[in-house]
Amino acid sequence: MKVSRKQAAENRAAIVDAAERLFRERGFEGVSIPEITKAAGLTHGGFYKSFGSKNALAAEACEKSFEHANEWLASAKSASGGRGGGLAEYFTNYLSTRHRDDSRGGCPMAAFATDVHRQCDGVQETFSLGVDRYLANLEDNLSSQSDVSTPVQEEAIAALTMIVGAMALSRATKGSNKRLSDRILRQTKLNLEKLNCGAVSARG
Amino acid sequence: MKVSRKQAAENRAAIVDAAERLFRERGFEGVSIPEITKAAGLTHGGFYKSFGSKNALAAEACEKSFEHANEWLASAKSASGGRGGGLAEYFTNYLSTRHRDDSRGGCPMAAFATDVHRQCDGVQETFSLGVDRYLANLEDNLSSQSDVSTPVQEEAIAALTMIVGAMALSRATKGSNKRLSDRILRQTKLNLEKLNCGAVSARG
DNA sequence: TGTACATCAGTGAACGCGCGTTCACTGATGTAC
DNA sequence: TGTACATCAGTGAACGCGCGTTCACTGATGTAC
Repeated sequence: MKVSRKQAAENRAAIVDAAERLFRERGFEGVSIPEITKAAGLTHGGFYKSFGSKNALAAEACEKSFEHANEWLASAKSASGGRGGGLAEYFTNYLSTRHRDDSRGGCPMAAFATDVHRQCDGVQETFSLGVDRYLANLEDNLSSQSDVSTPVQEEAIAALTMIVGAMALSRATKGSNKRLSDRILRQTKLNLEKLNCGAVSARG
Repeated sequence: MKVSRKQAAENRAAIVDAAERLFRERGFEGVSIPEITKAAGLTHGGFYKSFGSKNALAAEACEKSFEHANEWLASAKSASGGRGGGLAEYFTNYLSTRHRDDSRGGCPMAAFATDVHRQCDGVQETFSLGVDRYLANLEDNLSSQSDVSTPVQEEAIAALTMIVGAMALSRATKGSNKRLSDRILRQTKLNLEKLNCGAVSARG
């Protein structure tokens, strides 16, 4: 049966929403369209009225994930009135066991990193754009946090590679060596504080 | 037709070898058993004479990948006569575009990190064991490289998370933003040299 | 505002396909004598 | 060492299954009058 235009828009959004969460949890190949539409409260048959293909949905879901990730990071800056503190708290949250154990709502880089280069162009483009924006966001946060002119771009890459690598490895080892999984998160939190020879932690 | 015991052992090894390379290139779900056996010069029908399941092969291939990765890292130590230098060269090779562009023969952590937690127990266990050994290997290399008593375990985790995160992100962005992909590798090389406030780079 | 009807969002059966896995068969191997 | 034959590694057709995608159909929506 037909449905109001408003309802149709809501249904479409619900599919993107469900896809975003399921993809981050199980990967692009690990979730089927029937699963996604069911999670959105619909059947799979109408899917292609709203989306060109599964790949197109994957790209859109990837983009949405990055929007959330960037909002999350940006709020770290405003949370502390624009100067210091917020970023340290952000990293603590990022490297928490809560984030590790709930990839559904977490960082798309830690969820997709090793998957992306096997995906369609749309996903790769969206992902690259997302990383670019996230890095800029990080640099922005770092520069408002240190009053001395620190090499913010270097720090941003260091922080990015560390948190993504740490979260991915922590999730990978969680199942059969939780001690190691926990250690990676705990140590990375300390390593981040020592970034730039302790300049950052000295302010936090 | 039957085949000599020696030939059978070689065929089995060829399957593991092909699987190891194909899995790292396209992920565990991205390669089929017919593809793997064909790459090994066989047909798929005899596969279950040698392996219990695709999962069992995945675990075995994962283990082999880590053996190679650990041999590669261990050779960094012996290459420099057991003291300094070798590790810096190892990191340079690890973070090279050659490694980024050829995941088939590269680091299993950079290839599988975000995939592992969706795989069977066998793969997860093998992966965790591999990370554990790789970390110990890294610590061993780091401690033989610095004469002052540096916090080697912290450095090892920092280096590990950085190189894995950097390689995964560099591969993910390679397709549609090579400038960013290259920058991640280049900057991470520099960030590694600054590890522990330059103590490591001062020796290299 | 009320009515007639074209539109089209959503349904569920069906499509071809490739997957992991099974199995009857083949024929060289390697053992028993 | 030579022969007879049981073994079993490898073959290729076939299995059920779930995938991404298509399509004829339904019936509420929303427009034309």
